[in-house]
Amino acid sequence: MTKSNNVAAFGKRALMAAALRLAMLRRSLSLLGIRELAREAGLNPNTFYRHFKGMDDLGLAIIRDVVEPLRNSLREMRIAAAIAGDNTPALESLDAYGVELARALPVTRQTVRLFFDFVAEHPQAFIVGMRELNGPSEVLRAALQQVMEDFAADMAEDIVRLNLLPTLDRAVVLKLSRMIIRQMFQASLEFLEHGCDRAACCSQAEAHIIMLFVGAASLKKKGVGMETFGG
Amino acid sequence: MTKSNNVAAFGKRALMAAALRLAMLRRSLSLLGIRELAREAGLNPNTFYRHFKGMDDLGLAIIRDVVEPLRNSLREMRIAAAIAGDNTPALESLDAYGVELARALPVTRQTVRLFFDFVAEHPQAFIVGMRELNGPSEVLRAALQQVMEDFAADMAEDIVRLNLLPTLDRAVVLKLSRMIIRQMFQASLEFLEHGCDRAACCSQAEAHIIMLFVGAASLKKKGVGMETFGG
DNA sequence: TGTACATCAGTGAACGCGCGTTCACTGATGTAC
DNA sequence: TGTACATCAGTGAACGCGCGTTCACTGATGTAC
Repeated sequence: MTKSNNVAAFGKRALMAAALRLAMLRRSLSLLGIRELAREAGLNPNTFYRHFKGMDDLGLAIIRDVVEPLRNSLREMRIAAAIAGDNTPALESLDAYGVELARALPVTRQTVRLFFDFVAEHPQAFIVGMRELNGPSEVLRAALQQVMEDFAADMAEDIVRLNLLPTLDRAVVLKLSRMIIRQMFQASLEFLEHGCDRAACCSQAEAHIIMLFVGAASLKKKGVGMETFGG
Repeated sequence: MTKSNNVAAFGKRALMAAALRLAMLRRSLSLLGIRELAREAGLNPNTFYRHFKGMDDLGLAIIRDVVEPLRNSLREMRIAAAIAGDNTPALESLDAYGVELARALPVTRQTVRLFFDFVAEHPQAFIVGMRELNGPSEVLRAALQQVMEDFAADMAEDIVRLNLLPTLDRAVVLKLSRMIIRQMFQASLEFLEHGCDRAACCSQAEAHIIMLFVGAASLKKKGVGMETFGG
């Protein structure tokens, strides 16, 4: 940062973009060669080392690049939803199963749509990230799992704050959130890879989430909570 | 098969075993070299070509090797469950949500336990297979997806035959089964990789399944079936 | 404003290495007659 | 029961190639004084 701060390093950007492009074709960052990458970026192989310590370093740079704006978008949306939520009468719409369905439905829908919007805007980063989740680099796996854990924590906080599942305690909500986040990421991947219908994918994801909400609340009401199942 | 049929090809076995061993460490079949593989198996690099056309071929051989006995085990268990099921009074235990909980619970539990048993017996094949699900080989991806689809179809058939979700039609049950199968595979992977508590993993998987059952049935009863959500 | 120096992003040549694959060969086992 | 032949699983040497990485260098930009 000794140079001017607002001029992005050209070569670095070029390498990251080339990595995404190639990883789409070769299906993994770890399958890329440094020479191959430089070739794609139109640079000398050696230039890679000017910007990155190695492939993991490049992967982390890409993750940082994509995750930050997504998390911010979701956070803004959540704040907006919270404000809107404050105007609806609390607990009045609590249904027979212990779910605030009247509020859970639109919030779920909105979250899923926003998520799919974002995914559709960054298809390459998303696909590559999902593949790297089980990839060979321990560093990238850890980083990506942390990303998912962060999203799950955000979601759990929202559910509690908006009081969507008033009968379930925080720990159970967190577990549910993890399941849901994983499912949303997986659904997004399928949406992008199979190029299937956007609306259908969203709807199925929403259905999945609502089923988990209702199922968890129902079981709780019957006294068959998640504690019974251990974990 | 011109030679004796009961003497398994020694080198072929050795290469498949070596591939599993190495893929555990390197995290992907596709990251293995042929020379590396032969070295691990104590064979000449060239011998690989006596048995396999390429890496995909070897991968398919491993998949065939593992999937067949698992599917047979599950089929046997399902038959046993069906016979046992015939002795329980049909529809008598249908609960308020439209789930035959009294039968769905034990069947779910048994299925999950059996699955985890099998997974624990073939940890390497399982882990490698899950990783290859998003791997670079189109051939292996297709094969593994077909495996999961087969399992889902089996499960859907069982649910219908045992009449566990009497209010849901076949198409919805199939979708549910796909979600559940994916979730069981994912849970198995986490169980194996993180070496976390067996009983806790099983219980969480069971809870997940039951929640989806109850959630789907409840929504159906309220007239908010999956059709409403599209897909 | 000039000047000297440091840093930074980039180049190009060179290294040694392990790789996939091929070729020609071997010995053991199975098959036909 | 022999004998001739085919097949099969394995060996070992050799090929050419692309790879990761290092070294020494360049020119542009920023910084200190």
